[in-house]
Amino acid sequence: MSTEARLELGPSSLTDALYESIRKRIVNGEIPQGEKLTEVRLATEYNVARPTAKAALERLTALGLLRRTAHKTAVVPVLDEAEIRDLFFSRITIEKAAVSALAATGQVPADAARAQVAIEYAARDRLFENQVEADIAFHTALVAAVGSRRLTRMHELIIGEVHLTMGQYQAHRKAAPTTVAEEHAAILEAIQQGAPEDAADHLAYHLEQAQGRLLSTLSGD
Amino acid sequence: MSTEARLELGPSSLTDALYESIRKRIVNGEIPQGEKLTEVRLATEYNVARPTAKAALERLTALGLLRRTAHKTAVVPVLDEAEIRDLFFSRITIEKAAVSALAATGQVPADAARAQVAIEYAARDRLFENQVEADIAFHTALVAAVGSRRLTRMHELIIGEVHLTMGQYQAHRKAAPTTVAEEHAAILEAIQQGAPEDAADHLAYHLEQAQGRLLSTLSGD
DNA sequence: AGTCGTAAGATTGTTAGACAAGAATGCACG
DNA sequence: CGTGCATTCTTGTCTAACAATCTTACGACT
Repeated sequence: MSTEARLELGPSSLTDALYESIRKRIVNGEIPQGEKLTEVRLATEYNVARPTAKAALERLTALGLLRRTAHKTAVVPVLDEAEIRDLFFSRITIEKAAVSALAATGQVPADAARAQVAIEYAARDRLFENQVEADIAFHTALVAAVGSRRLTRMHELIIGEVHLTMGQYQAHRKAAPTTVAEEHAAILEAIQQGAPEDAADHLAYHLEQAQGRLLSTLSGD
Repeated sequence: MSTEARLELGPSSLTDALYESIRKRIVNGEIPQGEKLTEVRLATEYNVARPTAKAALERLTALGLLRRTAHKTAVVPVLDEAEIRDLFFSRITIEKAAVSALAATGQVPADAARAQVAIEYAARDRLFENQVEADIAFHTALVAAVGSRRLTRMHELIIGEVHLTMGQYQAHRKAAPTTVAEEHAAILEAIQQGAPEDAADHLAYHLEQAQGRLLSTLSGD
């Protein structure tokens, strides 16, 4: 890790930029599971004040990307099997509601279709990190297209940990590249046909497969 | 509002205590919709430093109990009809998943049963505020009993705004006291009988009724 | 008189430095 | 070899201050 990381100041807030920078490094696996992040370390590395680092850490903690209790140093969490099951139970709850609502309208969200294409490109070129990003983008697009601010916020609470886990374990390396794309296509097709039940079923199947891939990476391998 | 409010220091953190105190005042309607809360005002009223007040405001904002954008002062939000519908759509999604899971086990959570009794007492004595608290406790107990940390956290993100809206509009004054209790009882019965579908249906019906009461309070009255 | 722009005030964002309290670590002693 | 205490690290909170942004009101110009 370099002694000073540079922050893009696109967002007007310094805290936002710091939060985003750390977030990316965690979900991409640059900061490994179990790593400790102290306030002063981040503050000196990024050249910001300690309260700023503190604020960023608190936001990340709220999203489950860090674990932190009073007077103790924040660490990148290691999700065990039980937690991964809990994570996917919650994820399936949200995304099922999303695809059902979308199927009720029959409209396939354009962003999801775009992400689907990006997945295929990434899989063809063996760009695993892009593949993870595009997969997250696909599911995020589905939820966002419902237009429910609160459903979207609940999903953000979940998808961060999913991203973290996929990034750390790089589970996509195990999936036949075409498998994920096919499962996604089945979901989109059901949405287009206006079949809420089918869409929900295809989604649940897809996420159970994804969970299985993560768990097998966790135990065996 | 008194010039100085006292904080209970049960939680070891000052920020926690401040957060809890403000949260209660918002959801009980003591601080009305649209009211502005500046950092310095809270800091002087509670006799804490501005950064402490800032941290508490940020937490409340994360839960939807305050609205805040960069460089602007936080205000207690006013939920319009569209937002209340969105709120209940999200709420039904979570709570349906919860009662379905509970029905799969056939175990009626003890806390929910206790809250049910509390509702009856509060209704008998015409203690409207207690009635709201007990109603929130009932639904929270249902979700908590599932034992999913993430489902619980998503529910927290939702129930705060529900509490806020009920507290501000005092919608329970419109409900025949026994109606709510009966609808709750139907949910618990379906859980005990191990009927996930029925439990989900009873829950959806109950929440749609509750939404209707809120919306009618909003428009007419 | 009405409207627009500018200046003053208010509020938040960020920083620095400091002290207290809780947690973790290692060393000395039994 | 294990236990207990002291040191050290880290976080929680505070005070003080300056910069950046937003709001408001006043004044000038049309």
